[in-house]
Amino acid sequence: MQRNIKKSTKLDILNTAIDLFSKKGFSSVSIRDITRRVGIKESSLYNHYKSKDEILVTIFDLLESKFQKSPELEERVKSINAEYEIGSIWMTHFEQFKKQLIAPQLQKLLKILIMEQFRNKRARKIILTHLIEEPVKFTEKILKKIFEAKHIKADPVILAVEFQYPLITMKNEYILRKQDNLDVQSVEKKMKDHIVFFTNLLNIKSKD
Amino acid sequence: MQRNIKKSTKLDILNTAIDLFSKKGFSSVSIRDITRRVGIKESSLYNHYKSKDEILVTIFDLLESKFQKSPELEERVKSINAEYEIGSIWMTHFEQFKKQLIAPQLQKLLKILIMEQFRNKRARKIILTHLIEEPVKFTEKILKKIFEAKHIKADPVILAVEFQYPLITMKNEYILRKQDNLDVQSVEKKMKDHIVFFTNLLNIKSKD
DNA sequence: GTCTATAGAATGATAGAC
DNA sequence: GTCTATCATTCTATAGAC
Repeated sequence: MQRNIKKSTKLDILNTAIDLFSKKGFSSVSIRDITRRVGIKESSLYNHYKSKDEILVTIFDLLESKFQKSPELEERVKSINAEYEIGSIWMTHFEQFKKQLIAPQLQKLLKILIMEQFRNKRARKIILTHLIEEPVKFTEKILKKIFEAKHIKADPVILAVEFQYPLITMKNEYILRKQDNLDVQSVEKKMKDHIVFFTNLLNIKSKD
Repeated sequence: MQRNIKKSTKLDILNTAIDLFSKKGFSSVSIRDITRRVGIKESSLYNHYKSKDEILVTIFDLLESKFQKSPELEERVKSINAEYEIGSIWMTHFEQFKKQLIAPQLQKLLKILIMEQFRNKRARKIILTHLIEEPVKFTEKILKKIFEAKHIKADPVILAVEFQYPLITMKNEYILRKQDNLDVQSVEKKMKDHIVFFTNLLNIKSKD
């Protein structure tokens, strides 16, 4: 199986482009830069992608495919009932969140997104939809179920924002500090503190 | 006074650069692009800035000068005492925050910062220091004074993060939605909801 | 699918006249 | 401090041989 050793050139180009774009930004990376690292001539690239822009489009396609919702997550929401321990769901949420944050390719893709967001409408759309609105909507759904099961009177819409928005800033802070090898433990602590804080908040509300 | 009519060419160049950089990103804007809009030849620009990079450095200098702390803010913190009404300080904070958010030049400067953050260490430093750490530290100081005056037992460090981090995400969301003429009222509502939520939180704590 | 060769435009920056 | 003229690179992309 030669495919296991060499992979396809097309994939090589894509991965190299992702790496370089994430470091220098789309417009600062030339076709030359990419093909030099892949080990082919510039003209060969055009056999796989018809333009530099098409590479970027492919990257956004890849990004969107990464945000497809997993049906198991939906299953987990359905299983929430009155016996549910509030703390546990956030901690598993947190573990998954951290795993995602550490994944090197996703980090690169997020950097590209962030750098392109003001030049590229699709990048803006992906950020608004998949990095902001969807996590909030998902949290909203969970909170609504918990509140109904436990007869808590609180607004799931506002609380979902209170839960997710700090995490979004922390995610950005994490990526930023990582780049200069600054300590990220402080950010991880902030994340944990936030989740504990939020869990306590729900427990207080449920006692009212 | 001719200076009132024409201003200096150097300032023209800077403002044009800020506008173009904020729209297309530093590396996608050429010296030609800038000088064409200013109405001078390319070579003339080098009489004011010795390179394209020097323009970017000047922009970061300008940005940092905008983040100099005003002494009147420090005065306001000192005036906090037991009679202080908790809600009022956040609402004035919010009004100032909103005013800052709407200022067109600051919005452009923030966009440049965001786009350059992974290529430029100074941009990262400015974001971490002036957009994240300083607002949190400032809020921490206020909360500490309030808690001492009102004998509230709560952690100002954690609560300062809970207050500021959502606002940071909302600020980014605001800028992003504005760019496509999406409604920003929903974001303004989120900001207000967050501040009301946080104020109520402090009031609950003070009753414990 | 890879290469050589090259087109044609755009880039940042400089020299030197006025 | 502005201009004309120009340089040396670099850029994306194409034509056509193998």
